[in-house]
Amino acid sequence: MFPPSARHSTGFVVSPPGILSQDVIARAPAIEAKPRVTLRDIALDASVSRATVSLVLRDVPVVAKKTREKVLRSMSRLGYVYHRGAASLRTQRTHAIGLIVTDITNPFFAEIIVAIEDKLGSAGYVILLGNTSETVSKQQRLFATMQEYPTDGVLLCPATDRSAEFSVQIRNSRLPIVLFARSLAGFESDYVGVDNIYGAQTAVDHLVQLGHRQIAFIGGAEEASSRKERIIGYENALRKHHCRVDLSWMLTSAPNREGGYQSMQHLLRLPAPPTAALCFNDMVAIGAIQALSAAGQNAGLDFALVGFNDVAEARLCRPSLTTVATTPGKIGEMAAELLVDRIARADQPCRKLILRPSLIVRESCGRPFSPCLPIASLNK
Amino acid sequence: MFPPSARHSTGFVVSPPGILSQDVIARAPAIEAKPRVTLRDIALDASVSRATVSLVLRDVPVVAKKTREKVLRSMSRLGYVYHRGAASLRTQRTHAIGLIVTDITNPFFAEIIVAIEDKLGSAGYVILLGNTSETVSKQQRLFATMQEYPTDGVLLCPATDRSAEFSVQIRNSRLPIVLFARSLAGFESDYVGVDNIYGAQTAVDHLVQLGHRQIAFIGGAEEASSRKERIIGYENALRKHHCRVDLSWMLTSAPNREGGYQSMQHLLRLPAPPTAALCFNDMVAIGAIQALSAAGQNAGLDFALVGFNDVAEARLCRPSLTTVATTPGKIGEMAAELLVDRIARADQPCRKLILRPSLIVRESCGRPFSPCLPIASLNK
DNA sequence: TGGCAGACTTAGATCGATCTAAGTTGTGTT
DNA sequence: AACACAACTTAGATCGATCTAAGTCTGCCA
Repeated sequence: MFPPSARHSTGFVVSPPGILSQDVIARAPAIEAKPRVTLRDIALDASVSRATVSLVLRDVPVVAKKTREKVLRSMSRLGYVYHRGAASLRTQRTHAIGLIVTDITNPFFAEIIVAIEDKLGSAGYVILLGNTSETVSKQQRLFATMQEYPTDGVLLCPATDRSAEFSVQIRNSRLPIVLFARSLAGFESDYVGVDNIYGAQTAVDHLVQLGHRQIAFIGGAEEASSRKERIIGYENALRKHHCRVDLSWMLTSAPNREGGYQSMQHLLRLPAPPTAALCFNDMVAIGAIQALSAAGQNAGLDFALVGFNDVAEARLCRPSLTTVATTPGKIGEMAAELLVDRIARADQPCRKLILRPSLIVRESCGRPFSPCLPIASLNK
Repeated sequence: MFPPSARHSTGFVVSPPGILSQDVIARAPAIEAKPRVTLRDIALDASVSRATVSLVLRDVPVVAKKTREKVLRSMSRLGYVYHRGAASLRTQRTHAIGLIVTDITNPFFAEIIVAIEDKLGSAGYVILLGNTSETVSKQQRLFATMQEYPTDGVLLCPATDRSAEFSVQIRNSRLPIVLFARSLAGFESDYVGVDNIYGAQTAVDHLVQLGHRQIAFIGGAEEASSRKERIIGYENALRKHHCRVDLSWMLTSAPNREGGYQSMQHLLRLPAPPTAALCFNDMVAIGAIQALSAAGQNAGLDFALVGFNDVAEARLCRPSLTTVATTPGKIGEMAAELLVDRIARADQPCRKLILRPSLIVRESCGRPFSPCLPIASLNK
């Protein structure tokens, strides 16, 4: 188990916790539920037709300059606010994009979300956010909502790499969909991901070079495609180096700190534990560091750990993490781009972008920490 | 400045970075742009009126059981998908909520977002997410979008505590608005926040008890209400303990790691630097730890640091952070609740919820690290 | 004086649901 | 047989925009 009382485990509380104070301000906010100003109101005010106002609104150049100005004056005088929803009904475009991730609190996804929000925001889209917490049922519910809404398209990181039911659901939806970070078996679509096999191989190569022969793989949900690919790369590398491939050293878990903590605990209880581990992601690795520390061991000295993604914390935890960098911002940006293209042209062929990750060596495998060394001189 | 090349600064790259591979799959996705199935289609198929279908859809109990079943059969046969957008136009309720935060990558906000998504999702709402990056112009743009959409209400953490222009904008919008974490001068609304004054006082009390007399306050944007309140608590406590109150020890910065790094660097360059600092938030504190470490000093030994919020990293960084815990999940949950109430009844008085934070003592002020001590025995 | 092109403008249908007010049944009562 | 009433059902207006196809107006030229 994770240490008791997850949030406050390794500290003690000095002042009494969470007392709630509540002020109720007597004064209610002003309530004049003025009805909305619509095109009809503007039209009446400017003595033109609704159609003309609509033309002005959309900057269609056929409107005479004088009319245009008259309408604009009316709009600002009456305080007109465009109603996208009404327009969407007619145009069949909502300019809303669904974004479904598995865990917002994972900085890997947080960075992806920021990149997507930036890119899509400046393209005039708005983001409907959903968090699945890695559960397929919530994923189905969220997708259904986004389909009903409706959104113009969905960016999705699937919780599982195969689900016949869900595949049928999204295929039938006929919504433009771009998958990212993880793929979905039997569903052909645009995709942005990482060369996980290569990344995992590189990590294992590094561990072997440092002398490790007993190397575990810890964390991540079994059904995540990214994990499967990383396992392949991991096993490939182990075989290449004639290391032991042991199923009991490949542990699944929640892809977060808690999962890493539990997995590491499990490894340490084995009769003959491994000496190193490749972790599904950085959060798992950070959990593993904690478990080692709770067991009186030190990551980097007694046990070597490699993470995945290179989130900001990887640089900041102690020991800092050697990790496979996957540039989440780039993933988000490219995914957004693919979706915008797909929406523009539904019939174009699917594109799959695979970004190549790179290993960042820090402290967690025992290499001495050397912040000031010039990077170039250390590259091989 | 932050260390060069923010992402890869303290490690070195072993494999060549980010090569892009791209596959273009020749096979295009099936393109049968079937027109949407609407109530009219169902009505025709089941030989009833559109009105009846609508009644079935909304589970209005007046419909005869037989009719109801006939309609439901037609719906599933034709693969009907509800169109919220169309319904919204008529009902004037979109069941979409705008959520505007200043920085998604700050775990404090990530945790708030998750809590809000949970709470609102189960209440049948969908979330439109916006990230302001602490800029007022983006905040204005986002708010305008959410107003146009339109959303049923907005949850907002304002980038600045006063902006006449923005206040007018949101007041005129007549949208239900709940502020959280930071308030906005001259704008009366529901609010969920933290007793920042109390929190900062507690933190300074703690530092003074440990023997510190020269205490700085670092990080955060000058205009954030939360920072202003923390500064008040900080100054109050300094005066109470007859410590020096020095404006040059109150530094503003971006409320993130980089801001903390820069601020700490600045402090260390002063002729007579302070010996401790209260940080605007945990991210700033973590940046400060890095700056100390880059200067060859150790947080907790050479310099005492207190953070704010108690995000997950606070427990995990080295040294782990003594910090003022503000329960972000609770803030999000309460904010969501207030907004739902406000939407239900626009005329009720405004409520302001102030959560009381609590100090969590860990390593960053020099107290020895003791993970296994029972919490109860150490409370005062 | 009539015709015609070019420059605008607009009536009315439309998107897909909801909602009101009125309509149609069928049953039981007198 | 007439009537009240409950139990359903429905036509048509409506929400606020867009879009099509047809209109008006002006000026110019034959």
